[in-house]
Parts: sequence; structure tokens; C-alpha cells
Amino acid sequence: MQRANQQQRANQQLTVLRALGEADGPLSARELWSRLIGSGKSVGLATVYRALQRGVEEGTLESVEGLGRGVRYEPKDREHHHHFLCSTCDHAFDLFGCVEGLDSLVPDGFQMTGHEVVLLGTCDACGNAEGGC
Amino acid sequence: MQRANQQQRANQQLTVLRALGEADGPLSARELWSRLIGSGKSVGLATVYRALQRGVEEGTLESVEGLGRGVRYEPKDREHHHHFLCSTCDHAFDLFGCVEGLDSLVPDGFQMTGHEVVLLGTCDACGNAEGGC
DNA sequence: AATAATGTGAGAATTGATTATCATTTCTCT
DNA sequence: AGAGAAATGATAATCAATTCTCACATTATT
Repeated sequence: MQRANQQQRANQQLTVLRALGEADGPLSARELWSRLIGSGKSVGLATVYRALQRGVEEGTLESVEGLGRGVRYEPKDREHHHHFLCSTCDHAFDLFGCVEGLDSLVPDGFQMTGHEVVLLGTCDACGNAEGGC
Repeated sequence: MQRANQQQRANQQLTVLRALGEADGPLSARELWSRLIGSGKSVGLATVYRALQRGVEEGTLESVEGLGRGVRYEPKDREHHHHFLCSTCDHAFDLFGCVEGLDSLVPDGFQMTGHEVVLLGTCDACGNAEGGC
């Protein structure tokens, strides 16, 4: 049992961060954990939280609120983008591009420092498969 | 004591819904409750939840996710609009107007059914008062 | 190798939001 | 006024997300 685990352990937090880096959108701690488990990587949920927390502290990750409930995380080095939230599978996808005309929405006296755009709907996979993807 | 309460009670849920209707943006159950208490109206938090839940069931209210954490509620009869979330006081303000060019962001095969735009920054009051508003 | 520092997993503990419960109170209708 | 239905408020219960704890494993440092 010790032997078997030796190659699977190393720096689990790196495993976590790598998986997040390969995702096509921001993930919650649990989503990330599920993916890792699903792909045969054995990590504890606590370790996922530790990796995310540390990533944010060190500035390599960014927490993304505003996508349904809960908090998701994504690498901070991605360029400005927005997200598509599938209402069927609840997965968030990165989008490319941005929009025009945001400044005109800002009320007098308010200072805008950022913005979020979330498109809602059905993703490709869920659109085809009836039940969900 | 009976006398005193008689005018304060009536239909507390109406009181709740009226307060929400007068707000300048969507409120969470707790925000709404705080406002009521703050303005001298004595209602239970449970009643606030009941009023909101029922409003959604009856179709007069709409729940708004995507503004930081938590769920907020707003009257459904307002026309299409978006929100400004103040990062200092965490209050959400209704905005007027919308944006262009959202369609071009949708990936192939995805079906967009709606969108949300949230502007982040500092509201007028918090911008002036240093500490918060 | 010996020791110290750090990382890890499992599950307990905590937290905050929401819902359920229940004894009263208020309404509605007669 | 009187009876039964609905509403109310206080608080307990529930639930999911996140953090904490601790025994043990791994790595780093002599």
C-alpha cells in the first residue's frame, strides 16, 4: 500500500492546479475535486481547498463569483474574458471577446473598476443530449 | 401591548413586498429584513423568506443570482436592466440600458437564452465617505 | 540516517443560508 | 361573537460549503 501510493503522491497541490489550468472554464472546489477523482487521481477535498486558497494568496489564481451560486476559480494569467453558464449541466465555459458600451451604463458619481458578463443558456453537449451532458 | 401591535401587524408579507418594491436594486432576504427592522417595522426573518418565496411562486418576484454570493430578489415587472455591485457596501443598484454585441460571443452549438451584466466598483456614497456608506 | 518542516487525507467542526416546526395571533366568514 | 384557516415570530433543524484537526507520509536539511 505504501508502494502503490508513492508514485501517485508527489505534490498533490500541483496536480490540483494543473487540472484547473486544463479546464475550459472556472471550476468550484468540488467540481475540480470531482474531476480529479473521476480521472483516477486520488486527492482529498481539503487539499483542493488548500491549493485554491494558496493559489489565490500567491496571485496565480482568481476567484470568480457571479456564476450561479458558489465560488469558482481560474488561472489569473488568462486574458480578459467572460463566461457562458449552462443551465442544464451548470458548467461554466470561458468565452472570447468582450462587449461595447459599458461606460454609458455607469450612473453619475459611481466609479466602475470592472465588469462581468455572463451568458445563460444551453451548452453544445446538453443541447444535443436531451437529458443533460 | 395588544393595542400597540395592532397597527403594526396587518399583512406583514405585504410590508415586506412593498419594501422590496421601493428598493433601488435587488435585495437578499437578510438585507430586506435589516431594512425593515432598521425602519422600525418589526417582522420576523422567517416571514421575509416566506414573502419572497411566495412572490417567486406567484410570479411577481424574480430571484437574481450572480451578484456576489447569495441570492437577491426583485420585482419581476421591471424592464430589462442590469446591476452595479458596490464592492465597498456590497449593495446592488439597478442600472438602465443594456449592451450590444452579445450574440457574437456565443460559441457554435450553444443556445443563449439570457444574459447578465454586472458592473463592479464603488457607488456614489461609498466613493465620498471613505469608510463605507 | 536523524530530525525538523511541510504536505496529505479523512472526517469532525464550523459557518451561514434557508427551511421546518410550533405555539400564538390575526383573518375571514358566518 | 365564534370557528376554522392562514399568518406570524422565535427558534430548532437542515444542508452545503468551507475550515479545522490530527495521525501519518513526504521532503528538506544536517
